[in-house]
This record gives sequence, C-alpha cells and structure tokens, in this order.
Amino acid sequence: MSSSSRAPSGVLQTADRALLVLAAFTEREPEHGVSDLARRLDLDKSQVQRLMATLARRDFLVADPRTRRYRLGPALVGLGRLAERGDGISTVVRPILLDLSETTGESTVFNVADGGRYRCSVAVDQPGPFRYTSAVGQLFPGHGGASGHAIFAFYPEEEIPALFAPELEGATDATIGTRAELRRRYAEVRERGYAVSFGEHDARVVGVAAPVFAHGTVLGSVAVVGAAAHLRPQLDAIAERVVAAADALTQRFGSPPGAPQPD
Amino acid sequence: MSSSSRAPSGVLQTADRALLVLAAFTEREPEHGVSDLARRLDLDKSQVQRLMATLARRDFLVADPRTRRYRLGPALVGLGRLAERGDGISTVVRPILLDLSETTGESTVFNVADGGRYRCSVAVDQPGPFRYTSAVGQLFPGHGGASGHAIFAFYPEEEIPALFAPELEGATDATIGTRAELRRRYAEVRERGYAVSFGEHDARVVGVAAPVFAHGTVLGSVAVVGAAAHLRPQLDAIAERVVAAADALTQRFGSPPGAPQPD
DNA sequence: AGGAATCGTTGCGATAATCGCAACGGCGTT
DNA sequence: AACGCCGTTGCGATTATCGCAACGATTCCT
Repeated sequence: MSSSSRAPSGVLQTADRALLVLAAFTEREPEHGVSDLARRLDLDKSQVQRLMATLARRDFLVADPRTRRYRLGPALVGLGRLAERGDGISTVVRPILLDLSETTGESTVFNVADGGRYRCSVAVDQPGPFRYTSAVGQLFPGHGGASGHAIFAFYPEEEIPALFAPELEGATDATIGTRAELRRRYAEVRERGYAVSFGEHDARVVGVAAPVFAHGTVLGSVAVVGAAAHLRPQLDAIAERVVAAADALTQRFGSPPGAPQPD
Repeated sequence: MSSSSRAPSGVLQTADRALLVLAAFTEREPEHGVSDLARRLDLDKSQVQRLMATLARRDFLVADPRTRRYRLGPALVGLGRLAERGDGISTVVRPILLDLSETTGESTVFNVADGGRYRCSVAVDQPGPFRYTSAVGQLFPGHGGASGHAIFAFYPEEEIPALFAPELEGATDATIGTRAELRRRYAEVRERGYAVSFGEHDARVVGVAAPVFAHGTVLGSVAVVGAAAHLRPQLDAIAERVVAAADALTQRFGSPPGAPQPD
C-alpha cells in the first residue's frame, strides 16, 4: 500500500476497490480499459482486470467486445432509479437542507432533473409569513424557476433545444419565453455558479439555486425559496450558502467534475 | 465454502458479494438490516455488516440512524444516470434487439421511462416498405403507443394520475383520451403481459411492446414496430417473442419482481 | 509491411486480507 | 424485569487476494 495510514475499521479492501472502479467512470470519461484504470487507481493490471471482470459478470460493467474497454452496465440503471425513488437519498440530503434552512431562515428544496423537467425530491419547509410548502414528487417544467435554471444551464448543449422547443408556456410575467433569452441566462448562471429567479412561479417568491453534480453531469439543484422582501437584501450571502450546500451534496453523490475522489 | 465447486475463473469473491448485497434491494424491499440480509444471502452477520459498512462509506448505501437499517444511497443515482446516458446499455440491448428484429422481420425499439414519458434508447431499424426510422433520444408522451402502455401499465398507481392529467393530446384517432379508458387498458396490459397499439402514432403502424423490469420497477419496454398489414396476421407469435426479449433484458438489468438472482 | 510496444489475460507463490466464531452492549418486546 | 434479537467488534486459522512475470493478440508506428 502506498498510504501508510491503514484503515483500522472493518472496511473490506477488495469491495472498496470495486466501488472505486465504478466511481472512476464520469461523463467526460465514460469508458476505461484495464491498464488505463490500473494506472489511474495505482493498482496492478491484474487486480483491476479481475475487479472489472467481477463487475462485468453482474452487469455492473459491460465490455465492448470490439475495443475491449468497459462501460457502466445495465445493472446500475435499475439500482440508480430505485435509489432515486426510495428515501435513502433524503437521509443524506435532509440534514444538509436542514442546516441550510436554519442558517437562512427560509424553505429549502432539492430538485432532480427528470426527463427535461425537474422533480421536487426533498424539501424542508420553514414556517413563516410566506410559508412556501413544497410539493414533494411534483414535476416542474425545466425552463422555469431558479432550480430549473441551475440544472439545465449545465445540461449538454444538444439536449436543450429538443427539450424546450415544444412547451414554452409560463405562469408569471417574469417567465422567460424565447429560447435565445434562455440561452443567454444560462450563460450567466454558468458564469456565476448559481441561479436567481424573481417571482417566476409566484411574483412574491424568490428562489436561489445551485447545481449538484454527479460524475460530471448535473443531477439536480439545491434551492432556497422564500419571500422576496426577506431574501433580496441578503442575496449574496444566501447564494454563497446555497452553493456550499450544493457542493457538499456533490461530494456525497459522486465525484465533482474535476475533483479527487473521497479518500 | 459450503459449495465444493470453486469458481475457476478470476472472480473476486468479496467484490462479488458486495454486488450481491446491492442487488438484494428491490422496490418491494427497499431497506435491509444486517441480520436480515445475512440470512437471505446465507452469509455470516459479521461479513454482511462489513460489506454494508464498506458500501455505506462510499455512499452506495445509507444507514438510517434511527432504524439501523440500510437503503440504497446517492452514489448509485449518478452512476445509474451515467449508465443510462452512455452507450454501455446498447452493448447489451442491441444484440437482443437484433435477434428480435431478425426473427420478426420488423424494426425493434427499447424505450425507457423518463419522468412520466418515455425515451427511445436503442433502436434497430429494419429496411422495408414501411421503414419505420426511430428517433433515438426522443421523448414521447407516456400515454401513447404500445411502448408507453407496456411501461406505465406497471407503474405505481399513485404516480399515474399526476403524470397524465395535464397533457392528454394525441396524434391519431386511436389515441386514448379519457383517464378511465386508459386505466382500463392498463388492466388488460397487466393481465396479458404485453401491449398492442393499432396505429396510435401512425395509422398504418402497429406496435407490440412488453415491459422490462429492474429490481421490481418498470424500467422500460421492448417493442416491435411495423406495418399493420404484416404484423396483424402473426400477432400472437410476435407478442411471444417480444415478451421473451423483454424477459431476457429484465435478467440483465436486474432481478425480476419475484425471480431468483443470477447465480 | 514489419517490428515494437501495449493491451488484456492467466499462473502461481507469498502474504495479507478475509471469514467465521464467539462475545458484548444496547433495545424493543414479552 | 428478563429475554431475545439487533448491530458491532476481536481474534485466530485459513483462504482469498495481490503482485510479479509471462503469454498471445492486437495496435501503433516507422
């Protein structure tokens, strides 16, 4: 072992390395060869080959017989959807939302991208004058709201027009109509790192949202939603906290675009 | 080991068991305790506890601190989406579609549920008089087509009305309009095991589709799409093949609702 | 076209990680 | 209040694993 700090607790080394192999696949690098990954993980070729063969036998990986390289396999699709549906996620997300909700004094939401739209996954509602009660499980159109902007501003370019072309009807005046306008705002969001919406869903409601990534793709967003009168004065400070919460979630959901793995 | 038949090939036992632990989570049983799983997998408590701790440390599982039981974790969400997006799936799906396409002489499609709609994931087009060229990546409304029926007939009851209420506009006369009618057809599909659509997308196009499951949830559907004149006479035989292909995919994507794990 | 380098795979022995047993403290139940 | 089941941990024997080396096949480069 290169690292002298041994894990004293009961962590199974072989199983852990199998998970490291899985975590090595990202949007930018969706396929890996054996020697390729061996170098990256600093393991022997033979070890990585046996790990990948084990994963492939259970369809967690699939080997392209032509290129002899591996990709993520079908077994992960069902597991991912099950994880998304069940409330295992809320166990991880809720504490972070609670913290964000306490420090800002507003309601917080975790939304996940879902077929060009986004779905309210976990919510922590804050009692107050403008009590914004989130509808967990509900789908929202992708082009609306700070949450939507934080998500789809980082979506692959080629998927955006197909998703937004057919349905562009809004709920408030502030809703963005034209696609060019939308693209321009997306550029702003990408540059700033978070999105702000002034009363798109409801005129008196302001949202601040930051994207959550997983393995190089946008998974969803964290948002603070509250009364405009209360949020606007301290918008910068709140945005900073939202981004921090989103980054924390990115750590838990997978590797950020260019950051190292945990451990 | 109780079994004397040793795995001669290079399969890492510990890693393989970690995958078995993950595969044990289904829609019907979304959470497991340590002793619980140990009995089911016929392993020692301590071993399963260390496996689950290893998985939890990488966020592949999360432990509910109250109940001390585990659920699928956030790390699987990103991996699942990445697996779904990349073409690792087509490596598995395409050979099956090719076989189905050859034995039926028609085009075949694999569609996956996506936020109340379904997305064309993999397609094998068959040249012919009514060459039906599938649009890979395109989203279709969930209430239309045989593929949609095969998918959403097996969807959790409570999610269907919310998904279908707002948008019920069709492309052909045969499209089902009312929700009651839809519910009745879903019952038929569930009983028969497959769905048939007569010209919903196009009047001369007939589709036969069967659901693909993964860990107890509907993941998508396999469909044969072709000219009505050619498909209708041999509809029963084709339906049988479609169901067989869908079942084969269910095996690769995860455990079917009540069937044993592979191996 | 030929040679060299790289790839994925396999054998094998030393060794370290794993496995199963047993015990422990904490909880909910009876 | 005692029981039973849970999740967790220590520890020794043993077993699965790990790293080295070698092998064909393929690819890349000249």
